[in-house]
Amino acid sequence: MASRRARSLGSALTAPTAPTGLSFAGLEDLLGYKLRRAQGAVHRDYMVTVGEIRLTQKQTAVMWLVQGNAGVSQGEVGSALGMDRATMMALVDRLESRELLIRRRSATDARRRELHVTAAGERLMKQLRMRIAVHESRIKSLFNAAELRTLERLLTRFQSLDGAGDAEALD
Amino acid sequence: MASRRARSLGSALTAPTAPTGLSFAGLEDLLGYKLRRAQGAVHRDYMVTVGEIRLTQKQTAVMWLVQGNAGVSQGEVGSALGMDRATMMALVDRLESRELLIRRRSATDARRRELHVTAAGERLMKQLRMRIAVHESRIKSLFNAAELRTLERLLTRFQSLDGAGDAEALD
DNA sequence: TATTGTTATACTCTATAACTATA
DNA sequence: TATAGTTATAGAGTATAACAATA
Repeated sequence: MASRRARSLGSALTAPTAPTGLSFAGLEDLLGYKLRRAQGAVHRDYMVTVGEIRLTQKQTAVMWLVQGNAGVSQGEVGSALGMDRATMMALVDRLESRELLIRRRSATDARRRELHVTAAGERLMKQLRMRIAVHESRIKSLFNAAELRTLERLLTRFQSLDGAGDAEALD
Repeated sequence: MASRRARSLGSALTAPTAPTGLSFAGLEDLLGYKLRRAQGAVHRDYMVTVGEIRLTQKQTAVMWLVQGNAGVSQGEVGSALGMDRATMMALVDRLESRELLIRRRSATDARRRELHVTAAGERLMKQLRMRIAVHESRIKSLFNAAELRTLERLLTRFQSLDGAGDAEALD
């Protein structure tokens, strides 16, 4: 019921559809709704751009942090991304079953599981980073330099809603 | 592991935690990540503010549109919000089982199901709209008038990623 | 006792595919 | 044939609770 961009990778994404003549009755005036819409559009573009690599934004965030912090514990990554332990478990299970990362028992604290990116994970991340660069330039190209600075500055301000707020969900 | 705001309603939300000393290795420089973080913070605030009313943002969007367009079909709402039919079904099932809206077979096209908000749904939406007003003023108070205008204008621009793009997911 | 990871369970959103009933 | 809704199924994120191993 609508024409849209790159649906060519033929997967999973339902995009907003053509005009419906339906009244939004003020829904579009909510800042929360606008933010959702923006996030939804970006998320779709991300998934299309990532394509057959098939990593969600959240999985990407985990891989990214593990890659940048070899041996980090599940709990550390989880709390940095705002996930509880159970959520993190499920996510790491998936990444481990795809052999993109492994758990290793810590030598100094047997309760901890240190996370490491596998060789396959490194290769995939290398590909993925190129896709992400494409995605990032596309979404950033919607703004000029000054707008982009402003947008990033204003977006960051929402973090104060979280009190201390360290890091947040990528998904 | 962190102090945060209003967790008083005692439910479901994991917030970002305290500093971990973990390297983000550039993750925080991604515009998509910043947008995610912002959306996450707003979503958490939404759920806390909505409290025991227990409607997700997406359920809220559906209720809102049905209220503003009595007799609209499932398909119309779904496409306006970027959900496919199956997703819409599950969502309407939940709302119907809570007796917040009902399906009614269309008199003119027996394939269609017209959606109507029930009296209970109207009452709940009245309460919900007050909560949403609180939530909206809180998140908007993070910005001055000029910033808010700018932010809303820039956020809207992401819609162009969706090509034609009519409406988008509230969740 | 407190912490880390684990498992079990559950709810929501998302999506595909196949099906029914209408048109 | 095409469309609206439906059902079944599945993957993913989220969260709670209870538990084991370790500190």
